[in-house]
Amino acid sequence: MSVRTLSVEAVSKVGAEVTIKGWVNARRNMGKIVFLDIRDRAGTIQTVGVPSQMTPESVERLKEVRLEWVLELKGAVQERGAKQKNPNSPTGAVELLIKELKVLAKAEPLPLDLEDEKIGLGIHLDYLPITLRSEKYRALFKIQAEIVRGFRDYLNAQGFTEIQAPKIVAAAAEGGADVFEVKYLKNKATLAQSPQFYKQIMVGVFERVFAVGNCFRAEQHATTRHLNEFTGLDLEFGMIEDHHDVMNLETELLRHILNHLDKTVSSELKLWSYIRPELPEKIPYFKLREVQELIKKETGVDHTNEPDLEPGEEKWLGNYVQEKHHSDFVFITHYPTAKRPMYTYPDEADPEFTKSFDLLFRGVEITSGGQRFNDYNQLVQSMKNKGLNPEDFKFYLESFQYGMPPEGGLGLGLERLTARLLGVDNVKEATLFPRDLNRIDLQLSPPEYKQ
RNA sequence: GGGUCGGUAGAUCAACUUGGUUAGAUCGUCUCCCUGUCACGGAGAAGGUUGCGGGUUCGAGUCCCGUCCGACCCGCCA
Repeated sequence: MSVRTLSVEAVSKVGAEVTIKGWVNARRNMGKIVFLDIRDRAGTIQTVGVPSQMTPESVERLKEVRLEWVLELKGAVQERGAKQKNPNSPTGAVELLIKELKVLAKAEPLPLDLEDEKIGLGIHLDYLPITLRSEKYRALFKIQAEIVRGFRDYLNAQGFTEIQAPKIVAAAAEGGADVFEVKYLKNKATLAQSPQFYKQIMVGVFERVFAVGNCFRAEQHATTRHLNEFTGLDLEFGMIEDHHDVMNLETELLRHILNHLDKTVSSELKLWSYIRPELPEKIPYFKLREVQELIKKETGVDHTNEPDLEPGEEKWLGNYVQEKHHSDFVFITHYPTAKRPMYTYPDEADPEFTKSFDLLFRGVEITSGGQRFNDYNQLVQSMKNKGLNPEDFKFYLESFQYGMPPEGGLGLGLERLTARLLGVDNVKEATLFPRDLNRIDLQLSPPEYKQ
């Protein structure tokens, strides 16, 4: 009989003869007897090697075993003595008495301590293939996977259809300069900075759509919240009244995700400094100019003519709404029309400003969204106002020529959401394999490779 | 792209302020001891061209210049 998982249920059958396979998570050599903590996808269990109970070959093999070796162990599950139970482990009441030990893979000595909290970010990133094995990082990326699942579950339940947006796109993009060129293709192509055009086109097909996918930004930034490749959680839907429909949807979407995390990864959340975010019935929202007036009134800093908030002001506002409104989230609406992309819908009452919004979570921007132009002629005019040539966007414009309902949507940064949720300072720590200016899997020019 | 701080064993740091003999500590690694540990414990050992290049000096980890690398801040954004 073979146990295929170290889940509590599977290893708790005292007396059962089982075979388990896993990595050596810890090794405690007491001289004659040796304890090995074995880890697999579902958990860990203590195993104990007593020479008199093992085959002679297994006794010899056990002496060689080190951390991260992969073993196949055959033995009997036994209840531990009263003084030997470990209340800190879910499998702490039992252990496996080893009879046979087979080595499936050896491992070199580790270059660092996997559970050491003080490893520098640069070293952590250089050794990701092994540092990701630590309990904390396994938990982090399990949580991230459940955020994505929560996103999908909620939107599917609301009648959204998941789409796969292309990542190789035509050169004429939303913004302009900040894209990676794809030189291989004859017609000039770039990597997509977002699925924006394609999710809008697909509103004309499915009415409600969402996409989970990589977004590429060719920007020379070096901050704790930027990446050259990140995961966009995007959605777009038709038949809306205005941007408030999008904001309300995001509020309920976030509520679902938080509840989902409580249900699925509560023990993983405890490994990080997770404080459940305060999410009121209605997330407070302010117009950009209102926030700037507020900042002027409260702090004396006059930025009432700036087109956006500075990162320091975003942090200030995050604290402010936390205290005054008991919310870790705040929407800022009505960014200047001049600063927003050409598809952004202006407020009819004040066309200098848009029916767009950003969502700040604990002082960091995690979402941009809003209502979009759905009228073909207005959209073409907006392109011209921005100095863009509608000819370059013919393909995109087809969907607006042939019947596009009032629509809007948003994009949510998965890594930023994860980082803020868990109290992680640098977004790269919340990214499985972060890409930035100087690093793709390793430093691009490590000192030892020079010359 | 602009700015700030930093780079010393495999990891995390000390020595730098005020230049001075053999650059220390903890964890890890290796060897030995240990039958109830769970961050096991005990004894011992190995491990460094102080990122790299140049300069000042009788003497540089320490001071100066250059260079590479990293972290952070700004612009921009999710």
